[in-house]
Amino acid sequence: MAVPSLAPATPAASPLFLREHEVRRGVELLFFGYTRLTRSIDEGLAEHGLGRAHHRALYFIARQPDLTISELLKILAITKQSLGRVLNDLSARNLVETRSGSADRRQKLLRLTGEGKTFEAQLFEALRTSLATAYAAAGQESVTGFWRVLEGLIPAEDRAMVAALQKDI
Amino acid sequence: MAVPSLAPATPAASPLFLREHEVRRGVELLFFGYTRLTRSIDEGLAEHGLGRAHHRALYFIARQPDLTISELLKILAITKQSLGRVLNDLSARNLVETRSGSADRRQKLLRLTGEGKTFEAQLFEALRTSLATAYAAAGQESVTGFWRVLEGLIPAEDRAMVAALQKDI
DNA sequence: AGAGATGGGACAGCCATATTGACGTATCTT
DNA sequence: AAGATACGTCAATATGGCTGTCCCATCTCT
Repeated sequence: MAVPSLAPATPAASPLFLREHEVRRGVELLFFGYTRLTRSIDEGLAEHGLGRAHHRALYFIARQPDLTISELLKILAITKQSLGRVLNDLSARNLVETRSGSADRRQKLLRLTGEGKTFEAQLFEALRTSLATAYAAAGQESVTGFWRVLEGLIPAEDRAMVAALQKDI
Repeated sequence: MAVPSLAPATPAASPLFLREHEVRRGVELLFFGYTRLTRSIDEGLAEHGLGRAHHRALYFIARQPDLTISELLKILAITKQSLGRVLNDLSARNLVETRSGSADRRQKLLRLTGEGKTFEAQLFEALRTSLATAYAAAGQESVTGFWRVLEGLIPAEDRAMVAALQKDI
């Protein structure tokens, strides 16, 4: 189980998990990694006059077609009003469409239009490039560890929601 | 040092690093992990009438005492005006103080006051709890992988800056 | 059939955080 | 003395959140 020589700047974690230094390191890497990744798609969004909030909605609708409004609200953890504005923008640009639910006609099922799918796929390419590069540099066992730690950061009550996203690949 | 049985929900990464599913999984876990971690300190911040932007400044000043304004600007990657407001708020609450640089008197060296240190430490406890729990559940090798992948997400030109934070532990 | 719960939409108003561009002052470098 | 740099500040603007309230359509339960 040799440490790959690809990432020599990273010494292995010490057995003392609770030391401040290791916690700070995680905080910092998460901050920089997350913010830099999100910035990688800003340009593509700006071309359409959209922001990151729009991308988050697009992303999760792409991931789970026929998602309902309330399911999306749980995922994003924002208010109905905030989401409403975002979805109106996306509908106005013909990126998202809704139908009413067949079982429960009060529900609105969200889907990307063809145009929306194309746009989401284009944004996703930037994410894919960044993450694939990082995965390749870190090595396979590192990716598994990356996932495991992040899962542990998600509160137990939210984990089922995240797992559901990844069920129907 | 067996992988603890705490995280059985995570199968190992496939060797095919570039598959869409694995990229989407990383995107989602990063989103949920990052947003949930940041939310864990909102309450403490709100007690002082501060927001996340204030915490980011506090955090990095705590981490690198005598940081200059321009160094902090590079770390946060926001504009001078945005940072200015944040620092004014922190000074007004007596959490941050400045002295002018000894070598270059144009510079302002940022430091936490005693009060600022106490407050930052209090906020840090919430981060420590979350991350330490996730680290412990994932196991030591996972933590190393978590760091390696995140490092790969940071653009090369920013890596020296991040490494500098972690040099003087 | 009627009552209440639920899914969703919309009003008004507010706040936090970011942006650009221009300009000013003190200080350092050459 | 001239120019570059570090920092501060003006004004205007955008984004993305929030609360509170009220409404309508539809489903569920009695």
